[in-house]
Amino acid sequence: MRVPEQTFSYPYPHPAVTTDVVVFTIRDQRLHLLLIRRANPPYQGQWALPGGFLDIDEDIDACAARELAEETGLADLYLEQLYTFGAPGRDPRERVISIAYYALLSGDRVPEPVASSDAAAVAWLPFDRLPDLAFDHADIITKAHERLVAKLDYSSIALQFMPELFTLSELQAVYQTLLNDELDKRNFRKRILSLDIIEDSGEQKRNGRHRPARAYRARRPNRVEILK
Amino acid sequence: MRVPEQTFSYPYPHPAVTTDVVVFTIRDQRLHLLLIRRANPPYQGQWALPGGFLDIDEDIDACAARELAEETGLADLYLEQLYTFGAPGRDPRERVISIAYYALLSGDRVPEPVASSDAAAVAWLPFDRLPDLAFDHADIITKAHERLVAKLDYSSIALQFMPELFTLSELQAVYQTLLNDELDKRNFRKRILSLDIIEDSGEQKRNGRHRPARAYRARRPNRVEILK
DNA sequence: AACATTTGGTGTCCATTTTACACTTTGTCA
DNA sequence: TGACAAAGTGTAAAATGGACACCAAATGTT
Repeated sequence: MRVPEQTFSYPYPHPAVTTDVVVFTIRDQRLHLLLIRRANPPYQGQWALPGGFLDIDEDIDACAARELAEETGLADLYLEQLYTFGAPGRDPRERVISIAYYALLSGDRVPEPVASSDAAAVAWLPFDRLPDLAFDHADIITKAHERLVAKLDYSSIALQFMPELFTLSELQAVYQTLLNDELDKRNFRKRILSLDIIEDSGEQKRNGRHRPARAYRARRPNRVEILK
Repeated sequence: MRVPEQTFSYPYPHPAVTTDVVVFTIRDQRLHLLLIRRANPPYQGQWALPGGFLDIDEDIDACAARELAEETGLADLYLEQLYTFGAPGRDPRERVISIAYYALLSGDRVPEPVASSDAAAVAWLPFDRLPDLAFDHADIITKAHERLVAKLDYSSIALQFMPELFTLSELQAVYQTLLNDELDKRNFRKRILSLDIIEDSGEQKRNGRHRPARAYRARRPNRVEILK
């Protein structure tokens, strides 16, 4: 807990610095975001991105990870710095510079999130039906989504949405959800397999009441690789 | 001038926030960076990126543009936010978060820069022969260069290096400098002309003691377009 | 005036990549 | 054992990308 016992003074005014994190996952073939309902003013009761103030000796990436863990219980997920937002007036309390991140969570790791001291509620909301959001968080989400979709094309980022073992159909469904478009099954398989980013696990995986499929795994699950 | 007449106090410690700008241009077929020699500690006398502290009511982009203008006299150039650097200890004075930008300047607008109060000297230094730099500015430059080269492939960013009227050979030379590679003249022309980002000006342009070339201009000179 | 020099400007062919497209296989379940 | 549902597979046509060489036009020199 941050307990003020003194004040901190500077010869010039300093802004506050926060991190905010856009967490994406795919649930039931739909893109979802992790949002919190704010427990405190400003924007009390409104939905917002998880995030919070940078500790004075804390690395920026660590701050994003910490705030995410504190407010949502999530850890060990792909986290990438997105952009820094700092329009004067974006926070009514004081000047706040927000270093925005985005994170991806595989479908099998989606917890039912629980409330914390800063968050009256935490929930996964569908990306295409977002409520009004606090601050400029809608802008941050737009930018995160653009980056995510752009990276689909030239990186292995989609694998971050997958569980350890997954089928090609499941991976294709993820691409289709993100691109909001249908892909040809044969062409998709040909392309993905040619990229050398996944390997046959030897296992099979059953999804419905029908023939099971080969299960694949990411060759380098902790890397997001730039392709070609 | 920033003149402290009072102090500014907060219940929690606040970092300082700065912007730093990596300005690229191409001069004599070589990539150059605009650097300043620091007039004051820390790193006094060392080369560094132009930049400085964010005013408390100032937009971040505006801060980058203002610092650039103040320290180097440059204005009206392509400026894009790059990444935010904030490792604890990167500035020995206090915790400093630097929002890095990069900027591109067309070859015909390269001024002989002059010193200012913060900069004992300002100079264009060749990218492939940089001296030791202050702070983590070498890391910032590396990231800016990666971004620039990546954008060559899928955007019209190279046009930001061109004067209003330019020849295809000049444009090709810019690509070759940035990619550090030779390109085939016919294939280059075919590709560029197919992109619909430049148009024939009707003028001619003479560069040496030989046949003049058609002069082209950017169709949308103030836009950096994402291609396909 | 003609010639040497220098860069401007142009097209085709081949290899590779991308796209369109449909049927058989395999396991499940009733 | 038959109905169902998704898994898995190949080919041909089109588009793209890369390699490659010569003539044209202007300058400057003799």
